[in-house]
Amino acid sequence: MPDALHSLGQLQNKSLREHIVDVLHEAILCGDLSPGQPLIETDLAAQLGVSRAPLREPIQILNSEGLVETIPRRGTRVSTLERKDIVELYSLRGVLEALAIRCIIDQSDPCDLRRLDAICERMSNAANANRLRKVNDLDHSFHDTLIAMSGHCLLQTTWNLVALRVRRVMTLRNMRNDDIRLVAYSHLPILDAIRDRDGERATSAIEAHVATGGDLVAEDWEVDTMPAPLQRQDL
Amino acid sequence: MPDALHSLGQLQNKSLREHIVDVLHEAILCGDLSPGQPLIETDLAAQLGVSRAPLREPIQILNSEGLVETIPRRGTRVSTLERKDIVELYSLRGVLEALAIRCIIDQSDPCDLRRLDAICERMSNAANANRLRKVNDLDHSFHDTLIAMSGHCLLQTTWNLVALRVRRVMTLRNMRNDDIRLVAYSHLPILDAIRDRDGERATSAIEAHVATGGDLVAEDWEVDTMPAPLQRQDL
DNA sequence: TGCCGGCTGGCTGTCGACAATCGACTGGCG
DNA sequence: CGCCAGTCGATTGTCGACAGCCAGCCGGCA
Repeated sequence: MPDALHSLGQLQNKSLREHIVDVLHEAILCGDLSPGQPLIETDLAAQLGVSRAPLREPIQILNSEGLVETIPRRGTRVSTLERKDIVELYSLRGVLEALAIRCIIDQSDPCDLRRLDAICERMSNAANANRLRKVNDLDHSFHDTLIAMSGHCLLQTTWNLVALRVRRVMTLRNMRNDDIRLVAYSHLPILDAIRDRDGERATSAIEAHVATGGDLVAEDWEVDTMPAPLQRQDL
Repeated sequence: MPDALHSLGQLQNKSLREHIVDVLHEAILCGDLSPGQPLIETDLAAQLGVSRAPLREPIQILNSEGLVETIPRRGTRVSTLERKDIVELYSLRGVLEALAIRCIIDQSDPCDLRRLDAICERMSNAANANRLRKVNDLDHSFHDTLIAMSGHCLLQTTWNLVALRVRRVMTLRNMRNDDIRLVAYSHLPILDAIRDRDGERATSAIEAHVATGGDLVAEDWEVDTMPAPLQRQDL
């Protein structure tokens, strides 16, 4: 039974702490925990069926990641997202991906691009079929793969933090349907530039791509972000 | 007595947890905790005079920061630094600072540059006086100020992680004395380009500056990094 | 009626203790 | 003599409980 073995292996490598981090990530990214909502350790521990001790460390991690904000002796709450945060997020994301592309061009053997090609093709198909969710997932895959292919460990670490926020933004704001074909097709110039090993063009392409996405997201952000009158509903 | 008030204010805002983070940062950055050295919670707690609970959370934070590496159920040790890490660190640093400069050029009122001017001048003086430590401190100030002036909060957060590693690298490898004038003077072209609002030139200047620094540091890195045969000396 | 002080409930910060797990040592067997 | 299994010490993972702090509420006073 390979399934049991697999889950066992996960349990071995993943401590309860990491498991809780994943659960909290999921809760925040899915919107189960909405921005501004307080995280009461006692309640959360009860809901997760664990003690407060293994819960406090994940909260610290989420704090480092910027997903929650902790005020000493006052408590923790899910961080809010202003328009400024969106703009900053996408500008940083742009330079990180540009760095990744430069790394890829400098080092890679060309055959690697097949993975990106495949993702792009599937994304185009999904866009034509108007499958929004699928396009989003493949979009994330594309950019994750791009970073991974750079072989730049520190960049990968930094990206993980950024990607977390990007996913959160994408969840909080549902992309408009008429954008998705544009989004899907706008990956192709990037790929072409990488294939030609044209660093200049690839950098411009990725930064334009990310900037466009950022603008689309930031466009009418304030509509979604509620003043958050300290709602106290449970998880 | 303003001193007492000040320290009181610090005690209010800084929980024991944050205090411990600072202590551990200092210990790792100063080299009191050397790369590869294990962090035994029990011992560390005894030495700091606290319980293990408020110690475990800071360790998680340092783990997120990449200063230590934790293996579940195996323990935590101070992370090592390979040459590859140096190269990656400085390449990432380059694009972050380039982004900061672009932000500054896009938004700033010109008078801001006085702070950087002042730092540069003091750095040149210190270099002429051959005061290595002073030059290093001012060097860090220059780049920290650059980032802060960008007004880019997320960039600031990301930079803090990078700067932490940079400081650690600088501590582990003592800069050669004959380099410091070069280092001091190489900030001036960056400043000039910002003054001229020439984004292209400023970006090139900062990336060249950082790359040079990275090359100097990485040059003979392996000499310093010991194989670390699991030395067990106490803190 | 408005402001100031004490009080109280809830939450976080911290602690000591127990349980689970891993690595290393030791002894026995082929 | 080399390899494997069992055991033991050390260290981490987890828990429940207590203390301290903060915010908000309530009562008294000008």
